[in-house]
Amino acid sequence: MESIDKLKGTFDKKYHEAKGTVSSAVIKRLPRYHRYLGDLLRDGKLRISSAELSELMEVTASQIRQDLNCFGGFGQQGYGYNIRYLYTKISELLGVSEGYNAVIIGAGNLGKALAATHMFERRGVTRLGMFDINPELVGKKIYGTPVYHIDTLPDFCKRNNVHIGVLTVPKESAANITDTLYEAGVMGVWNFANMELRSPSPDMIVENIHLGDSLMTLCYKLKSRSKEEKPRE
Amino acid sequence: MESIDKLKGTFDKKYHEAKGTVSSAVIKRLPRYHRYLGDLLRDGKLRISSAELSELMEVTASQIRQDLNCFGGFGQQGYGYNIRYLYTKISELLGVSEGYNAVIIGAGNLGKALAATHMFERRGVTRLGMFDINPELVGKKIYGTPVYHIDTLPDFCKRNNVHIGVLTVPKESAANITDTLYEAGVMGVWNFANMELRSPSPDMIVENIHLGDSLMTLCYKLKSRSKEEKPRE
DNA sequence: TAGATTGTTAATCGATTAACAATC
DNA sequence: TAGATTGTTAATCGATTAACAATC
Repeated sequence: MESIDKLKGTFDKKYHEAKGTVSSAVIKRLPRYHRYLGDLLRDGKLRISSAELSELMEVTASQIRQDLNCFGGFGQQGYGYNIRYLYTKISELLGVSEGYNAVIIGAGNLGKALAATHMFERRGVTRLGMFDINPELVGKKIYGTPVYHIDTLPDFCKRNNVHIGVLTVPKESAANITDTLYEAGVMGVWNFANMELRSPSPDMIVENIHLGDSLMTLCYKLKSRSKEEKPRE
Repeated sequence: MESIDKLKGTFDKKYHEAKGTVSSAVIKRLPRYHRYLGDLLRDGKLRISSAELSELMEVTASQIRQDLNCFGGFGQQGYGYNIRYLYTKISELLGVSEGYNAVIIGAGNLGKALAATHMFERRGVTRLGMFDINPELVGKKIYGTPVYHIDTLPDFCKRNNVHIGVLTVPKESAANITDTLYEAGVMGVWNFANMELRSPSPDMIVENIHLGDSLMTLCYKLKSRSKEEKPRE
């Protein structure tokens, strides 16, 4: 009986892993590991121990080992982690090799800024096009990305297997466009519209960016900092 | 003896609050409360209970009451919260009325995009200027914000009581500019350079933005989602 | 083999939720 | 007063850290 329980335990764990039910705290840390390992790789470093990485990243070595072990034993006792191997594994976890396609909706300042970066390519995401209502922009290219009319969005998404829609439109149109995207089979939305976008279906993943929140946090910290310094009255 | 302990307890708590040592989990939620309350205010709503707000924000009512009480009793039993009052209080906490001044360093695409928004004004932060090396931009205005040469940055900061530097420069120059800012008395940095900026001093607050991390998280979730749907083999 | 460092379990810490007495 | 809802304490839950046996 005991051995069956043991087996079941193991099974449960593996099942869990396969299902990807990893705590969101861990998931949010993965991109950071990815960045640091990428840098180390570029520096030509071959191996690293959790202790060394812990110093670099200013987190505990324990946390690093715990985090990585949610996905499998990527290290080797007595040696540490092979940087190239670990980087590859984390890249895979993060979907870099899934060949995701993205479109940017809204060719305003922010849309342009995003189009100008290598943010997408660098993470294995292909920018297929930008969409806008402004007829002056349609037909042009912005940093190599063609601009199409927003009316052609649903068709384009269906035909080109678009996975991700990047929303840099005014908040008034965000919800409608999201529905359109969902109906056209797009399953991920990266939302820069200044509002909390809710997913129209549990199938669709919505990632909201709130830059303003970060600015406010900075101000809060600035304020508490100066408060602290005030001489005790 | 017991009563002294009790008093001490109370004192400790108040001291804690005054010092602003509130858990960072709570602090990160403040801007979100601020946004929702702002919307409610605009909608002309006067009062709200934690239960109602909880439904709106999709968090527990318990958490809302717990969070708000880190800063004081903003509500009233049997009534709920006065929206205008609560909004004002949270605004104050977040430093909206501190009159912070900001400069944007780097007048590239992202710098322009930030200059185009009302992100700063809306949060009580004044944009005093932008700085760049490009002589073609110097002297111009971008969405009403004058562009200066980067060499004049330290002087400008000292003379104009600049609190926040927004970094939209290539990552190579980020660390140097941060040191310059610190020496010129700027105590907050909002860093969009694609790297982990470390504060040169515990006095200086650095807020790092990593848009790419958010994109990766989206991809991870997209990937796990499709995995889940695969028929069990 | 001895030394190093992981993978993993157990202990600790902190954050969230539930419950309810205080009070408007 | 009775009803509603907060402020706050206690219980639960989850995440982080510490410790160490497994193993390269």
